[in-house]
Amino acid sequence: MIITRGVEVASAEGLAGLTIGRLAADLGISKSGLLGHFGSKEVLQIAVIDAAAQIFASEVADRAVDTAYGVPQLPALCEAWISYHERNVFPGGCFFAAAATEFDGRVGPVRDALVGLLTLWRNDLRRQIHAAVVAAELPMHTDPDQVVFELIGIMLALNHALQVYGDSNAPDRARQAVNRLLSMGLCKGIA
Amino acid sequence: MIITRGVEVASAEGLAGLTIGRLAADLGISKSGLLGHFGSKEVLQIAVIDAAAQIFASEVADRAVDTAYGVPQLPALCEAWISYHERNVFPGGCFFAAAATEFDGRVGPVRDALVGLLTLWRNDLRRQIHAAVVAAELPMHTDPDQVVFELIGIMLALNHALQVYGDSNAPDRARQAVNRLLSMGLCKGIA
DNA sequence: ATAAAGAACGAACGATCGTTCGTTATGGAA
DNA sequence: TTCCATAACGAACGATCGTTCGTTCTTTAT
Repeated sequence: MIITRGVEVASAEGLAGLTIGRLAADLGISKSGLLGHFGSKEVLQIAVIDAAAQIFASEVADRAVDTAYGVPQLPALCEAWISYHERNVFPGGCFFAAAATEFDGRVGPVRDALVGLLTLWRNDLRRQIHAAVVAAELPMHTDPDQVVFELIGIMLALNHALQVYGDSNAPDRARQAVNRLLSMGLCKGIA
Repeated sequence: MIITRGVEVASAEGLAGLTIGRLAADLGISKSGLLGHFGSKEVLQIAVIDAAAQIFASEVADRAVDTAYGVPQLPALCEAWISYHERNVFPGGCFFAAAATEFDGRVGPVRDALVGLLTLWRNDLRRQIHAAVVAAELPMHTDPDQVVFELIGIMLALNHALQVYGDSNAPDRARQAVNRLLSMGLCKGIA
């Protein structure tokens, strides 16, 4: 319950805005009682990050593996990813986009945990892209890392447009960008 | 001098990490003496944001207007924008990428100032893209807002890759993505 | 030279931060 | 029922936050 509320607060106000006192007041318990479960704020932050990762996995990755066997997963994965933003799974926008920006200039276990999870997701993506290349759904000699780079950019742009401008057209713009990225078979390959 | 140092600190540790005491200690002056110039932290934050905007303008926009007359500015603008990330103009990565993420969930004059500046830049971009369409350097019926969306995504991805992973290949990945985005004349248009 | 104006200062304010301590209540195992 | 680990608590800690106040010092103008 503490972690659930922590994920909400952290996604809306940042992992730094997740203060012990604020969280305890929200839940109607004492600061010391809350901290007793974790020992330090850092441990709490990491627990919140791990919980957010589970939510992300169930709301994005798990949605794409439901596709029928043999159907390419990459488009489904992208659509799930876009839909994850559209559905406002986290009240303050993508938890990891915000957390990565907040902690990219720091050092310590919190940043390490964050980077570790981001790397896992990156690897998932690259694997999917590689599989798409093998299945000839993407041009041969496609550089998976380049596609990963551009996909992340599309999703960051989507999150940015939604959170800063409240642009309800942004999801469709993201779909269009993904379409263009994934259906380049008719154009030249992307090195 | 206060603002100069403030921009550095804010870009490295966020606009919230820009505390009066910290800034005063860095400069060897007193908190009250520092605050006397602004009146409140909010005013200081906005002053810092405006200063960052000036730096951004001189390091990105002004670099592209130097191109000879008649030469399309859009590619030069994109290259200047990528180079701005590559040169680490701000010690903590793109000031506005960080600030926008930090303040997108809040309300008040600081967020308003930020959104205002971002909108100015967006409009600049859209105007350049529109000009490129008129000059037939982009396919007719190109939607400028779609190109703006994707360009912002590329730059956010670049910033992300540099700050989170220290990926020195990221600038070239961004160049590749921009190339693909701006040289779609041979493929189908982008709606 | 003198008066007015503004900058910088030290000190203190209440608030909140993360954390520690000792105590009280609770609930399952013996 | 007794015992013990654990959960929750209130209180307090030192630190730092943004801000205010009154005083000193350095200008600038008269």
